[in-house]
Amino acid sequence: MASENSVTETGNNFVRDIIRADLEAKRHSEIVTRFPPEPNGYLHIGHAKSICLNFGLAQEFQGRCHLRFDDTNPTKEEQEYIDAIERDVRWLGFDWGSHLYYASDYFEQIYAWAEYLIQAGKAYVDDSSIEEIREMRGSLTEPGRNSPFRDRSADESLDLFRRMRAGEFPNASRVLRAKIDMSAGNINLRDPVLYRILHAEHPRTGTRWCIYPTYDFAHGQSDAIEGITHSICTLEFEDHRPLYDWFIENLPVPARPRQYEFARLNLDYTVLSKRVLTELVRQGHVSGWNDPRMPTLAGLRRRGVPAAALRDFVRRVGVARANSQVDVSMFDFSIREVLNKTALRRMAVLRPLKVVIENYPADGSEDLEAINNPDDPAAGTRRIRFGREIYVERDDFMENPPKQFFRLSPGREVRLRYAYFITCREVIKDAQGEVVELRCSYDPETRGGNAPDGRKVKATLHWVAAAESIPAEIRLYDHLFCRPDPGAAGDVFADLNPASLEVLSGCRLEPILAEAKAEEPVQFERLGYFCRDTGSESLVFNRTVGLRDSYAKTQQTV
RNA sequence: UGGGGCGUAGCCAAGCGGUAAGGCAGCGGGUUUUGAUCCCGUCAUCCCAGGUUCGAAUCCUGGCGCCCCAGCCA
Repeated sequence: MASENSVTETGNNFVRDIIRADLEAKRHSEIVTRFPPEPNGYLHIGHAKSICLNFGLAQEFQGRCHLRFDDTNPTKEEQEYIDAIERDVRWLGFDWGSHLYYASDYFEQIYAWAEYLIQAGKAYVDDSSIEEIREMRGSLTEPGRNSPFRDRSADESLDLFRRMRAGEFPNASRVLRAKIDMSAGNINLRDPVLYRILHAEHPRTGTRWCIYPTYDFAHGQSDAIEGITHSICTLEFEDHRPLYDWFIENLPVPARPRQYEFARLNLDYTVLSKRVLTELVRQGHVSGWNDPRMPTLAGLRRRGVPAAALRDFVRRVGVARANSQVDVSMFDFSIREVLNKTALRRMAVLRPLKVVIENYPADGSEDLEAINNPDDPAAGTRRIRFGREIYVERDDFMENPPKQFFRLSPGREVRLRYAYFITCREVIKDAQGEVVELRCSYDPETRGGNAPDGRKVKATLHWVAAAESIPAEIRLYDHLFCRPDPGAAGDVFADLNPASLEVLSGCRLEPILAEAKAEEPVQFERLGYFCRDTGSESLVFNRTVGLRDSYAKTQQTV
């Protein structure tokens, strides 16, 4: 049973089965997971899957989930990213309590373990160059060869390693390697690098260190230090598991964590590669990490996607070991699902077409009552102003309509939502023949939207009063990329959708929208879900997602 | 001619030897002052081929296909 007020729900999956079995077998008294981002970019929807899984599992089994920054590479990591990641995880709805950690907190311990391996004859300092190491590693089909430095004494390695730490050597001049098996089929076992020299300032440890452990030498040990029971990561780390286990088994670590892998999320028309996302920002293809077209949590948030929708989506997608590519319609569904229940309804006209109601009093106007959310009576009602001159959507009028079109056209009667039935009497065009105004009549008997004589209309249009409505800019977003598998043909950037952003100015909104707050979802009736843009001085709205539109669908096939 | 995974409907995904859950999309219909929502209905024999079994998506054998790995990235 999915409870709406719970963010625990992770759905059924194999990791959960494993945890359940472990708990039943009393292998752990408590389960501890962790979300371990590297602070070298912003979190995206793929990370949301991992966050929901890790935090969700911890909540479900009453354990805990740590937020641990995997900050072992100072050349790529920044404080800005650390701050953004914390903000985004919190926004998504999760709380790590006091369990905020950094792999860099463990540098001293990890270093000590490196010396331990050297002394045990299981690690050595290699003076080979990057190229030599690569060359000696062999290939996918050929075994590697031992480094000429592999058999030097533990004492010599220890001395060299201490001098590496002391800063005696330049970058890339030496590394510390584990002594495992250069002929292993699994390349990760061919004497992996444990430490490299990096004279770089670290966002946390400053210049205290000039050697840094690699991911492989830091991750599992960090898990052990924190007492992580289930270290959940993505499939590409599967080959690293034997190495993860090797360190756990060969080091006097305080616990025995286990690594489990699941398939990362892939979404149609979306890129979830940090490298590419960073480039999009750096090259200015988007306005920043929080550009509403970005799949980042910051971008989605600015676009108006609620955290609850992300959680719902992730739950629906599930967790498995098979690579998959999820259809965006599933994400759109989750967004609408949440927004339909929460967004206040408003009226806004994106492309205004003036309508003059000829038989309405010239200086008259009146207030009508409109419902804020038909699915939530508690949301109440509001007054909307009606007058002789209004705006309707240009798309809601056609001079020569096809059979399927039942909105406004010459001679046809339609309903103005919450107002009156109107009938189009005359079409006014400019010199170029473009329709610039409609002259209509209204039926005073239909106030509120119902005809006493019971006659029906086939369409209800949204509208705003010309005089009282306020102007605004509205930004419509489309996929950032124009093919479902960006980059599959070569250059990802060549697949950028040139029409991913459409800016509409001169839109007209009902006045109450002037008070809208960023991130507060509203539904512009018959159009979609929108939210006010963050950071814009003037009135700007972003379209989060459109409403389902079965009419548009029929038009595509005709 | 290396190692590690995966293969159930257009897209996700349950299933763990007993006769194919669920969701998204699609299609058909009903309700409707949003062509929205909501509600009904419809939509697969499980990569292929053998085998074991009373019975197989589930077990065995052999194929085929796809993904990951040769950073001093994570």
